[in-house]
Amino acid sequence: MVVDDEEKANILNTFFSTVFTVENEMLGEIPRNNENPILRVTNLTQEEVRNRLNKIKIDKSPGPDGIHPRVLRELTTMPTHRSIHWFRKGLRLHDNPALLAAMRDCDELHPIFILDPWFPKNMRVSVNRWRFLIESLRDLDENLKRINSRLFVVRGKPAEVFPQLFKKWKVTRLTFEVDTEPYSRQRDAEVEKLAAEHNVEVIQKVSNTLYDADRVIAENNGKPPLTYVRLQTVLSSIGAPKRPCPAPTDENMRDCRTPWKSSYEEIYGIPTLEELGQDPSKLGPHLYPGGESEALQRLDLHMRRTVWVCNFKKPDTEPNSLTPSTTVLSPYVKFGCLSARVFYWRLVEIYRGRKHSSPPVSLHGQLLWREFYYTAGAGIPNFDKMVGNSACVQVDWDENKEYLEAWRECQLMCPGCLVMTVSDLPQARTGFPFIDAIMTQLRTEGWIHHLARHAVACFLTRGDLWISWEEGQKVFEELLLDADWSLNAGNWLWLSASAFFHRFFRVYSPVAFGKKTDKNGDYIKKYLPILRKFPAEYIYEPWKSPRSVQERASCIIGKDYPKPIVEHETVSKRNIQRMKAAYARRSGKDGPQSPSKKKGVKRTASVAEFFKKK
DNA sequence: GGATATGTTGACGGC
DNA sequence: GGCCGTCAACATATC
Repeated sequence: MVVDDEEKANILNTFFSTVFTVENEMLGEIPRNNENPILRVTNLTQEEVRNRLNKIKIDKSPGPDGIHPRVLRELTTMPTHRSIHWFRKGLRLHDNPALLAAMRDCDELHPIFILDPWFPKNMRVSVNRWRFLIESLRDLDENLKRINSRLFVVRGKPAEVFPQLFKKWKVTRLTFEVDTEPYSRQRDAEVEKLAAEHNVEVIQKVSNTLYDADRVIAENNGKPPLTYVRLQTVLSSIGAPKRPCPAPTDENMRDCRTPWKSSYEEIYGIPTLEELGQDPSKLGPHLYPGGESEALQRLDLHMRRTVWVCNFKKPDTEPNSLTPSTTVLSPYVKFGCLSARVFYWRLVEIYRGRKHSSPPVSLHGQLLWREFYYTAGAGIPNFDKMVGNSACVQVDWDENKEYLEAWRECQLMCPGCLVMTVSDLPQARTGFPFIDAIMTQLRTEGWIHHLARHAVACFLTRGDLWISWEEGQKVFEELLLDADWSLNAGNWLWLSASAFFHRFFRVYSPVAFGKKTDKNGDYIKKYLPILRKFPAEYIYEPWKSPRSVQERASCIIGKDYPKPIVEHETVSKRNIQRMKAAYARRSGKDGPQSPSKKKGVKRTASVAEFFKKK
């Protein structure tokens, strides 16, 4: 729609003289939809109209004939912006409100991604996940090309990079998606300050999660919900998640250009694994290519299975199927290649008019678990640590390097490691085939089923090895393609019965649990070929097999494959008692359930009384 | 403020 | 194969 300035003025005049009674009260009356003449004609959002009107401090009385010349001028003059949209997570064009905000009234757009040295310094990232990131960036660049733009990959610390870019590109506006992780918050606050110093407007939009985590916390009296049911109650008071916004098209870029020169490929190109100091020969099989395009295809593929989607119950899916029994959309959601809101509303469409499963076990339920942990991570200080974490039971975990290595290191002869020689590989392992197979799949493929994560996490912590969940957290952080700070910490807290989940006497058996869905042990044989000749009877407990069976299987336990490092029946019983003691200490003298809490209650009561008396 | 219901997904034995 | 009770007994939310 092309509207010239005169026509624009006429439309606005009509609107103001009939509806608009001056004063800021009228802003609340501006309808949000496209039928609103102000929004339609000016191409501004309600928020932007509000900002502009606030800026000029319009006076109370309308001019002659109900015309407000200053208002008109302010709203019809299209300021031109030079925007940076900063991609961090949210590596996508669809449902990216901050990117759309960057494009509004913009004549020069620089979409950037920053290779921030903080990450490799402070976070372990496997070569598999680097590959996923690179592919996602490459796909993002391709998708930007389609709308006549490009991705600039900038190398350096954000706080040092931005002042240079602001000057170099004469930037007036910076947009990005809200991120609630501790480092992100600190980094973004710093960048916001720098932007202010350079007169750069900052626009932040919530689009990583279904809901604004800070709002959820506020609605729950300033505390993140500690149970799923509580979260659901709070969310139902807020209402359904916002609908996703459409991907920008070349129409959005009509009056806007991205200045790209061929020489920029050198400076701002997509990095290679080598540039990132990664060894491509260590890559596992290429099962889950990164990127928005792949994410949307994968979503389509799974959402076509209407019956499967409607019947989906997470606990009924198999941790040890030979191909994933769930969608494996998690890496795509983690990097923001797929919008959680798009996923959510797609499910709404499929569920409509059909009988379907419900949270917490349904696919909607899975997205809500993500909200649960994001909210907890946003609202609980030291969420990824035991000490200083108010939600976390303080447990006297052991330090046991030998056990930890046995759990975390790669099994010999794993499919992704066949090129390596025995001496290249750490030789430690737990001796429980189910546990070792899962850890092998994790290390080589970068994804394991949620219940498989339960099995190995319980084994490392409260079940068998009595090693701190923080150690497991580090290993998952490195190896999982979908490693997401809040979800990783939250799930480790859960599995170790340190927070959210407290029935610590329910322990996963490293033998029995896998048998339920894979009697023959095909999963074990796939990831631990050394055990492939064992009969089903002994595949979960090869150490119990007679010598003759081991010889026939060409695998002597204790020589070719280790004996179990612990006796599960013994240590799990002992560990339950240790957990019991840790919980007793918590409710005894130094936990939140203790006298200090009682004091808090009293204090609240006295404050209430104080106000009553007044 | 004490009692009660509930909590995504345990293992095991018996029917 | 599915359902049930037992094992031993946790925290949180709600009334």
